Amino acid sequence: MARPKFADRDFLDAALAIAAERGPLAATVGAIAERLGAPVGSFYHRFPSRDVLLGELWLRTVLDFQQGITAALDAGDGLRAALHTPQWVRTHLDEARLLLLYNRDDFLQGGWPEALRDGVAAQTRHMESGFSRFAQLVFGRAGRDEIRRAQFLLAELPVGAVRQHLQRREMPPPIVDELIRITYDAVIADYRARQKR
Amino acid sequence: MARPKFADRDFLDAALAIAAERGPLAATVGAIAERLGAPVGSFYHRFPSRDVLLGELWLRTVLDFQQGITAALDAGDGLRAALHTPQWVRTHLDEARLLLLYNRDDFLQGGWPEALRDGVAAQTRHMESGFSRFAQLVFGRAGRDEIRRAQFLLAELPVGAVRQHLQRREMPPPIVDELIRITYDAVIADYRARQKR
DNA sequence: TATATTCTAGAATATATATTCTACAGCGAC
DNA sequence: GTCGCTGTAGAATATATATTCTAGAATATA
Repeated sequence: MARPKFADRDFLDAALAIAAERGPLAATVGAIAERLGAPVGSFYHRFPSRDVLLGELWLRTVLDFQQGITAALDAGDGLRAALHTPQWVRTHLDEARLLLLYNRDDFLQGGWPEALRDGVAAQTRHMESGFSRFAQLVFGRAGRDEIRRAQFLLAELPVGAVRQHLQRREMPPPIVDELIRITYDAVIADYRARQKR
Repeated sequence: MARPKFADRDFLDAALAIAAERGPLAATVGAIAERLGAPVGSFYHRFPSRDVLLGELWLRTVLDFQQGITAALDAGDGLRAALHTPQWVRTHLDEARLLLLYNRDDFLQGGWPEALRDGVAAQTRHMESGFSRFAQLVFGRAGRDEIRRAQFLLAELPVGAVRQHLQRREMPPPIVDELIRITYDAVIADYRARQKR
């Protein structure tokens, strides 16, 4: 062995900080290395390419994010799952900017590196199963319509409500949770009313 | 005079097509010129820089988009204003991808070119006044809370509900309008109920 | 201690892209 | 018809960035 001055983690963190500050495009290999005081050689000693680094960063972030939603679903608490987004954003501003302000593939130069394909596919499946579970939980059924509503309540709504605050790098105010709650109740009530007819 | 083979418009359209297809990053000067069969010299004969072209493209698109919302507000129809987004998206898939899938400054290399600053500022003001007008219209008041709700109903909600379809390059299905309607009614009803207390 | 291994270090290279430059062609004004 | 303007045409240039390469240092293990 030799004397590692930097860990994989350090590069990921540096990249996160830069991406959160100036966008994923600014997270160049040079910028990352410079921020860390490391030579680019050390970067390439750990990561085969910039895309792999950014891909890993995205994966690690999304997994952390989803954990809270999964936990809420495990506990059978749909509303908590929907409110997890503003909660998580408040404690993970940088990560949230990376995850919620940019499209999944937008920071990859090329496509997803082979090495990460499986991880991304697993993540996608996990997310989809989350929607199904949510639909089953609050609607008692997971058909096309129920899943579409689940996507709305669990993802589109909370992310939408939080975006403008992320853009301004500020913590989402309580009104955000309030709006999510109101909408959550309304969509479920509407579904049930529709069932009766 | 000479014989213009290309118009400003042609470059803007070519850039739009490329950006909608492969993202704004792919809209390089080379790619735009190639798609048009024009030499890059002609590009720079018309636009001082790539940023100016992309900025103008964004402005022209957002103005077109906002027009419908403004019209609905003029007619005193708040719901129509909220539903304008899915409507417009259906008839302007490419433009919508450009406008709603990326952040305003994300395709500009540098900041906004001096020449466009005023236009962007005016656009921002116009958007803010739209929120105020909406708040006044449906809440009868345009305080902090009312404006925040207006932003939610007019922008975050519709854009959020439409995003996944844009990503898949497909037209938003009717359920999208349905979800917007449900939420619209619920948020307004909640506001009124809160007033009573 | 000798040696292989793991890293640091940063220069060299390749490539993509924006931007500039030079040459020339059509067309109206004179 | 010639001059000058507006554009076309595309080669040349500059720069940013990813990636590779060469050198050498530190440590574990034999």
